[in-house]
Amino acid sequence: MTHILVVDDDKQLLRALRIALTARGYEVSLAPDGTSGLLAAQRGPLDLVIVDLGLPDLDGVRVVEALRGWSATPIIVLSARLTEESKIDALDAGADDYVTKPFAIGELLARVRAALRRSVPVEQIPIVRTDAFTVDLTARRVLGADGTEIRLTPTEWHVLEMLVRNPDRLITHRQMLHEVWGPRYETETNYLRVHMANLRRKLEPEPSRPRHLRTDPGLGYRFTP
Amino acid sequence: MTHILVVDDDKQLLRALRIALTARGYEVSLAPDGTSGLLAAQRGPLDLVIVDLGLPDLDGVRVVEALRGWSATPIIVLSARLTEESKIDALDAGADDYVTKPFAIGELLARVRAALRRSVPVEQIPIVRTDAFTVDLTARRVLGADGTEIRLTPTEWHVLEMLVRNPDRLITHRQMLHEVWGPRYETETNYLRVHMANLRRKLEPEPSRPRHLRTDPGLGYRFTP
DNA sequence: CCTGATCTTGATGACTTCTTGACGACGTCC
DNA sequence: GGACGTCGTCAAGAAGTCATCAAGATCAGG
Repeated sequence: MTHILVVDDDKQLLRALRIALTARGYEVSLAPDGTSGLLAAQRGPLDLVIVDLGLPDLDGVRVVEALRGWSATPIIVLSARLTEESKIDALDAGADDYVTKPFAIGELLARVRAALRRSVPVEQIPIVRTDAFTVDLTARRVLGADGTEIRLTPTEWHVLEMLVRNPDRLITHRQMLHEVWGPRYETETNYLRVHMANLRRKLEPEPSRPRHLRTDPGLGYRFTP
Repeated sequence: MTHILVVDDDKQLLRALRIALTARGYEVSLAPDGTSGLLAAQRGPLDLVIVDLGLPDLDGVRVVEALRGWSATPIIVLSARLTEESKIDALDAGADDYVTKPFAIGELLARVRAALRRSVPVEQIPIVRTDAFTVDLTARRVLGADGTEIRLTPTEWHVLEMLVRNPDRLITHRQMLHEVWGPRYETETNYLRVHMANLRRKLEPEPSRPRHLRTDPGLGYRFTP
């Protein structure tokens, strides 16, 4: 579910936003000041952050800057300040949007949708991680746990890609042979054995005890992140 | 240079924006109505579009929708309308931001910077450096480690550009042949071998042991900075 | 029309990847 | 407990791909 963090010291507004956002199907976290907001942001991945500029401990601009230090999550800034400078400062610090209080809740929700829509291309990069390796499907690259590149042959990549695109789902011998080698090779399960062995040798910490590239005896193979 | 299209029927505002944006180093195109705005957008690649909602021919929201049909260029909407619905409509149609008239020019500029910053990851990689050579994509130039210019042929440049614009990403033979030579040459992998060899001879310290222009056997080539 | 640069084309050897067959380990079913 | 089938492993030969070179074809500019 889409996860939104709201940082604001106005209890009443916080409650109103929680209700409005939850009603739209967002998962909402709340933080009453900048420090706890940053802590909450570090705890888990967020899809959007809404920050008030007037916080009791930190200036909201500081919060935006801190967040931008390590995260690309979209940020919407709220503020009662009317001066132009504060808007500019916040946007230049890395905020994605700026809403002046008082605002209509419907407008804020529209801006939330716009910000989330924009961030989709960034978020949805197909990268699959396990504790042993990372598969970047767009770059066609596999990195080991230590970040070194692991080189795969064309067939190995094709097999791995098919498994990784269907996490936790069983891929039958037939399906895989059909997709990778073609319709006429659906009985050549030998091929699978050899190439799966090679993949495991390159990717699994203990190739003989595979934890991510698993075998379903008699049926096929399965990737578990 | 960053190219911005402004669509508005208010001549005075148009002039003010042109001056303000040009002064900031942006390249500015102007269009007085929606139709000519869309035409201008189709003519060449844009980095940002600013649209007024109140246009003489089309509603600004229609313009936004039309643009979004084929382009991901960031869009900022201007409007004198105060109703909440119009903002929501515009943002949901695909606009990235919404500014109410009258606005301070400084705020608009900040929002322009914010919108451009967001779109950066897609567009902007003007200069790429490695320890052996530097590629300036805008100037179409390559410099060696000692700063001397390295001359590339048109095809060499086209190939190198495609690789450098996608660092660490695999470019398949097919993709490269399609883009550089055209759809009918997708099987002529010989071409690639010859031109990659030439590029390596010019760019790599040890052409036979390439470190930046790498080959993924059976798949394609890859640039690693 | 000539000249120099650039691109295409073909041939070669080195290398990588794939296929193929054999063998033992494991689990299941009778 | 033994026979059977499936799986993982290994190694060697076959097939394919790549880098490199050089010569012919093509193109642009003078």
